[in-house]
Parts: sequence; structure tokens; C-alpha cells
Amino acid sequence: MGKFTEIGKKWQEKWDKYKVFKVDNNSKKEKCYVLEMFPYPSGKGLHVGHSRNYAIGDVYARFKRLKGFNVLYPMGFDAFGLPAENAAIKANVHPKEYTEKAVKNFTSQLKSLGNSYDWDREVRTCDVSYYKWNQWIFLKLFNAGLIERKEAPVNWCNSCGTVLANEQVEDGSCWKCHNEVEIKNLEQWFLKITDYADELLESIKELEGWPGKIKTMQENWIGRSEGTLVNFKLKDSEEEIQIFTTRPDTLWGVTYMVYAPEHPKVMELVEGTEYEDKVKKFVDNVALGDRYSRTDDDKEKMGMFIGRYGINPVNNEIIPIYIANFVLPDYGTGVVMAVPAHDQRDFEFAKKYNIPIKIVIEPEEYSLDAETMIKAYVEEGKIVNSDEKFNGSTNLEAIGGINHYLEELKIGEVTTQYKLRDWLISRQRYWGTPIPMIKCDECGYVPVDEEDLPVKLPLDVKFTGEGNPLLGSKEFVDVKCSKCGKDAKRETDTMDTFFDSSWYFLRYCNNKFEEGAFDRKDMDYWMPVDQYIGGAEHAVLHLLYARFFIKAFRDLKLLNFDEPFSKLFTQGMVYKDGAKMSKSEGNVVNQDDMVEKYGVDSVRVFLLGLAHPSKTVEWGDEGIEASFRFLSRVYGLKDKVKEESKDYEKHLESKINKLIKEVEENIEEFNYNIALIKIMEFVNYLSKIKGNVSLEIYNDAFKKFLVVFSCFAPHLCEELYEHHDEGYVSLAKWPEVIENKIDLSLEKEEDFISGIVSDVHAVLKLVKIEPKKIKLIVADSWKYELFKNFKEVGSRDMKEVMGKVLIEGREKEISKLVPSLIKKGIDEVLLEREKEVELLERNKRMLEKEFKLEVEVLEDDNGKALPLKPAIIIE
RNA sequence: GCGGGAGUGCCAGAGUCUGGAAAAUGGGUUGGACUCAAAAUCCAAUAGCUUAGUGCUUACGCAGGUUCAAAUCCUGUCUCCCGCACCA
Repeated sequence: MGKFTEIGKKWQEKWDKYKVFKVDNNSKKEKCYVLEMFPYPSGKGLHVGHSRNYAIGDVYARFKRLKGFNVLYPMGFDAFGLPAENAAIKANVHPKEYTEKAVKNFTSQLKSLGNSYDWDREVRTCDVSYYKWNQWIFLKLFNAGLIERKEAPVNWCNSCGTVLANEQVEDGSCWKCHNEVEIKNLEQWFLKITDYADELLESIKELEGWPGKIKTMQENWIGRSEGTLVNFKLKDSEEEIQIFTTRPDTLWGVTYMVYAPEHPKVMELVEGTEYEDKVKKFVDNVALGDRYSRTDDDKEKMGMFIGRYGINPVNNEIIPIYIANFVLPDYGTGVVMAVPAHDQRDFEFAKKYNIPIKIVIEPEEYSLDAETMIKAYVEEGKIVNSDEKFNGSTNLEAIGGINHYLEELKIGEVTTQYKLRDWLISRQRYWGTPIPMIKCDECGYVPVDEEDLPVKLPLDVKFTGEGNPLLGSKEFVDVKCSKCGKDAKRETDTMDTFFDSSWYFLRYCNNKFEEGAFDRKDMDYWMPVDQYIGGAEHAVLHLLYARFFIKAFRDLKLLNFDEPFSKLFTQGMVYKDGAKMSKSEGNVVNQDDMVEKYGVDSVRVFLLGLAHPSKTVEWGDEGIEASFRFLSRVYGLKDKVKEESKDYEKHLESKINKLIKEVEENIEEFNYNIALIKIMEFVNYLSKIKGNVSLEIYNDAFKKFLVVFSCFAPHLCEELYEHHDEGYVSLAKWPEVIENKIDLSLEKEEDFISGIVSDVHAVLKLVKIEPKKIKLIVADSWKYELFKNFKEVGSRDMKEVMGKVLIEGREKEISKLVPSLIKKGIDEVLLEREKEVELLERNKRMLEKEFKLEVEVLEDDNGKALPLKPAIIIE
């Protein structure tokens, strides 16, 4: 075990034992809630990709704590879910046992990261003490009318044996097992997230601390579009067919209508006709199978005429009705009007099935010909072949008028459509929160009384792999109706685990609270979360659901804020050998191995220093070695060194203050990589000048440095801080930046001197003799004169300087010099000769030490055409 | 197709918002010092030419433009990555 591994263990034990990071709910300090998305405790354990995620949060939490905030930084486990249950079926372990083992393993791994969590606040969603409140929330939402049971086309994953929410289907496949999803019409429990579609969309604008990417994804997912519902008549019937369109200006160009094949109305329409069998076949064989196969970029449009006709309400034209695979059953009304002339999909379909194309919008410059068109005309234009009221006007401008006209005739109404669907929350699986409902033959579905909560998940069930194990548990299923008292059956579906994770961050505020899921008082103090950290993959899952929950809770007066997460940070992934780390790829770098070998601080410094935390990085073994070496160098700085001179005191004070300032700014912006670089530069400097400052100043700077660096390498810093001060560096006060100690001209001097050093080295290398003495001669040069000229101009205004330059016709020479003048100002650039001499004198001792030779500084009044830098003479 | 991001040395990656001496920092490579030796550490070099130089020439995907001055701003274009996608 390495030195750092030992130091790590030592401090982790101390932090744990003395509950150093315990947080008080009644502090007078300003609060700061820092949170990482809690993990699902899988059996696989943590790899360095996870470590990076948690390290990002810990740096921020530690920083805020040092800055004097009362920081809530908790951790917990999203412990319900399918993998545990599948393990039960496969390996014959109970999901509870599997989960407990995984949680234990995760906890020890998380602790070995040294994150400053308050472990007393841990929550596990599979504990009764947690999921009881899931049920409590369910009842609150149910009573508020936000939960309903309804039949709808839903996504069914055969391999998971359960239904899925829309958000959990990616490219037609299950997000967990990647099995292809089927569409089934089933009765299920839905959470009416669509009631909040508008607010969820509107308030995205206010999420200033969120990445634009995530906001856009949510916007697209909610997918609001303004349009018109138009009622078409069904020929030979009193019935009407309602369609949704965003283009009422093309109503006069409708030449057919299309139903989604699986639309329930379709079979009704063809019942008893010669089309019945054909339609049935089409729906079963072609349409549904094709719905989610997105292997081809342009999927072929397939459809068929169903033998029925509709009547266009604006011109009474009789138009054929089709079914086709490009119409979605659950968007709009599941039926569309088709305008082949002005919609590309409709156009392609019409061409394929020889349906007429009617032009109703034309560009100003030329006319269209339905016969020769090769694609739909979707641009702006003037209306033609329509109602005389609208012919000739610009289509976009006419939309308002057309809508008005439709509304007057009562054949249409303006409406808003969303892509967002209600959230399907029931799952036909065991390892989740039982839905607290009872089905009574008399009373229908009845909620469990609040006093009867929790509805405990029975542990004594059989896992056969067929159906929901709860169905086989008599004690669970057989129950009395909470309304009429007669025999009834308990609901055996459990909740989607995203229900659990939609409010867990509220429970952290007081995980012992017994009178409700959370205490209003704590909500007012702690919420919203100030900084949330997690993966972008949750953009339209967890992050959307949680926003919805908070808005619903607000309307139930359970709390009083609008958004759960003020700031969101989405971290990048860690790759190895060009691929995402995963067991199947066989490229997993295990956290434990790295911690054991290099110590946890090395792992942290490496993962955070590699690139900006939001970027994907590639794990490299050389990199972690480098971090390890760097920490060793820091560790070496603890050794006391004899005080030789005090030459660098001012420099050091300037440097440390600048460092504090830069690190502070960069942590705030999550530029951890830059912050670490500044720290490395400082350490290099510190080891260079050690011995040339008084111990007092050195120790003071070093102590401040330790506080700053403790965000990144807390264990090492605790260890070193112990030699300097009492208490924990983790609980120290962030050093104040003393602005007037920051002296940039000192850095200029330093550049100047290091330039001399490197020149002398070059010369020494060249002369190949054993020199006894070095003379540095400070001399004039033409550039020196030029600077002087500028000084005489006396203006720092760029244009004036440039004017002068242009007049003298010396553009080329000047253009190289002017930038530094403008950037630094004339006075700074112009290290006057006297100053140079003084500088060299001041640094003589250091130069002598460097070269192990005597150095003499001379002024040369006769110097001509010599460099601005001193000439060097080796004797 | 729509939306977002990115293209800088041998590699990773700063710099772009706010134009002003391009390449911080780390890795790698080469040379040197210290070692019996290795590791570690330290020093130097690492686009080209050149030198006792704050020298010259190239150079921030490609092509243009604005400017005294462009990696940075503008226009066009190519490539890659991510998200959404038959949404009527």
C-alpha cells in the first residue's frame, strides 16, 4: 500500500468517526445544496467514470463549504429496479439481498473516494421508510386528479416483461435492455404530466443555470405546436372526423385523408365492407411491424385505401380515406388531412398511389405545375384555387383569417398540440413501490387510506421469470376494499422507479421526518438545489419528471418554489481505448484498483485535470502516473528548508494571492482543469524559491495553498495541514484574496530574469569552456529608442499611436511592437535601463546560484545595435 | 431533414465571449545532470531556418472578407461528435 493510500484511509476514517461533514438544518449561515444524481447500485461496482462524476461534485461542495456556506451534500441509492429482480430470477438471490449487497459495496467504494457527504442523510428508495412516502405522494397526486387509469397505446418490452414510459423508449427500443418495443393497447396508470406541458415548456426559459443543450432537448420533447382542429365529414354518415393541422392555409388543397393504421376507428370504418380483411392484414403485417424500424433513413411510405370517403368542409369535395404508416396514432388526433402539393410526405405518398395533387399556394415569381413537380412546395407564397376571400393573399398572413373563418362556421378551432404524452408509471414487475390502489368489484379502483400506509412489498414471493411475482402472493393481493369493506384485490403493479427519483432530493433535507415525505420548513431553507450534477442522458427523463413533481407539489401547497434545480452541470464521460467504459467492451478501469495503487487524491487530480469536466476524456495510464508524481512533489514541500534569503517574499505573496483568486474563479465556472494547472504552476514555483523566503511567509502561503488545494486533494492536504494548524483543512476558511499584494510587474521581472537565465545557458553551452565569471551588460538598442519615441507621443490611445507610426512609414516594424504596447501599456513594457540594472543587481545572488559562477552587471553607454536584453560576456 | 457542439503541436488540451508577441499545462520523444545501474528527481530541446538576436519564415479544418492587427469577428465550405426525427 502506497503512502497516499495510507494517508487517504487515515483521513477517511477520521472524517467518518467524527462526522466532520454532518450538516445542521438550523444554521444561520447561507445554505448551498450540492447534489449529484444518485446511483443505481448495480452489482458491478464503480469504475473511474463514476469516480469522475462524484469528484466533480465534491470539489464544488468542498469549495462552497470553505467559502463559508452551510453545504448540504448528501448521497443515496436509487435501489429499486429491474436488474435486481432479473438477478433474482437468474441467480436465485432475493432482490433485496442483491440490492443490499450492492449498496454495501457502493457505499464502501463511495467512501473510498473521500467525498464530503453527510452520510447520516442517506436515503435508499427500496426502504419502507422511503417508499412509504412514494405511496403518500401517489395518493396526494391521485386525489388532486393528476393520476388516472386509462387505456392507451403503450410501449411494451417483452424482455423486461413490462410497459415503459415514452421517455424510456430510445429509437424504438427499451432504454435498459435495447429490446425492440411493441405497441399494445393496455389499461395502465398514468401521471398527467401533460397538464403541466405548457408550464414545463415556458419556464425552461428561466433555467439560466442549465446547459442550453438540455433545455433544447426538453423543448423538443415537449414539442409544442400551434395549429387548428378541423372537422371533416364522413361520407354516408353523420359522423365527423377531426384532424389536426398547422397549415389551415392549405385546406383547399386536400386530396385525401390518412388514418394511423392502428387507430381504433379504422376497423370500425371498414367493418362489414370488402376492405375489412385487407385492412386487417395490412395493419397486422405491414404497418405495426414497420412503425419503429428505423434502419433506413427514408422509410418507405406504405398505405392503402380503405373504401371510405370524407368531405372537405370548406369546399365539399369528396376525398378518399387511406391508412398509412407515416401517420402516428398518438399525435394530434391520429388522422391527418393530406395536401400533397405542399407537404413532402403527402407528396411522396400521393405519387406512389396516384392520388391527385392540387396546388393552392404559388410562389410570386413563377407558377407550379402539378404534373411536373418533383417535390412539394413548402415555402411561402400566395394563395390560389381556394376561397375567393383568401385567394391572392400571402399564405402565412392569411392563417389568422382562415382560422377565424373556420371558427365562425364552427368547422374548426385553434388549438395547441404537444408531443409530450402522459407518463405511464405502472410496471408489471416486483422490485418497486407497490401502487397503493385496490380494485373492488363494486367500487372500482379505490385508493388505500393514508393511515394504512405503507403498503409493504411482501418479501416472500416466488421468482419464476413469468409474470409479476406479486400476483402469486395471496396475503398481498387479497384485501378488503377501503371504501365498502368487501373482498377486493390489491393492485399488483409497482411504480416506475423514476417516480422514486423525482423527489429523492427533497427527502435528503430531513430523511427522518415522519409526518410527511418532507417538511415544509426544510423545503423553505434548503430548496431548490443550488448545483445539480449528472449525466445528460436524463435530459427528458429524470430531469423532466422532477420538474413536473415540484410544480405539482407547489400547486398542492406542499412547498413553495417552481424549479428543483437552479444550476445543472452535465459531465462528460470517461473513455478507454476509444469506447465508453463497459463490462461488455472489457475496458473498465476499476476505481478500487487505482485508489489502491496511487491513492485516491491522484485519481481525483487526474480525472479533474485532464480536460474540462463537461468533456469526454480518454483514460490514460501515463496521466495517472503524472498526477501521482505531482502529489509527491507537493508532499515533499512539507520538509523544512534552511532560510537562505528573503529575496522572493513579495513574489510569493503576489503569487499566492493570485492563485487563490484564479482557483476561486475557475472552480465557480467548473474550469477545474485550469484551476489545477494554476495550482501546478504555483507548486513548481514554490519548490523553486523554497529557502529564499522567510519561514513565516512561506508557511503562511503554504497553509493558504493547502486550503485551496484541499478541494482537489483533500486527504493529502489534511495530512500536511496537520503540521501547520489545528482542525481540519476541510473545515478551514477559504483564504481572502489580498488584492494589493498581487503585483503583476513582479511577474514581468521574473520573465525578464528567466530570459537572461536561458540565454546564459545557451551561451554556456556554446562556448564549451570553463568560465569563471559572467558579465551582463545592459545596453541601448533601436527598439529602446523606439519605445522612448512612443513615450514622447504621450498617448496610450491606440489610434494616435498608430497615426504616428503610419506617418513615419514604419508599419512593419511597429506592427510587431504595438500589440504589447496596447496590451501592457507603455510604462510596463518599457523596463527602463536603470530598472534593468537594478533588477539584475537584485537577482544577482540567484543568478550566481543558478550558474555556480560569479555574475557582474555593467552598464554600457556605447552600446549600439545591441539587443534590449543585456549582452552577455563570459570570462 | 431539424437543433446543438467541436476541428489548434507527436498526443491530450488551454486560448475564442472581450482581436493585440499563438501554443499555457500535462504526457510523449531526444539530449544532459545525479546514479555501479535503474526508477524517481532536476535541467534543456521538441514547426522550419538561423543565431551571442525580444531574428526571419511558416502556422489554429479549407476558402474568402473586415482590420494597422484575426485561432479569435463576418461569409461560404468540408469533416467529426451528440440530441431529435414520417409530430401533420
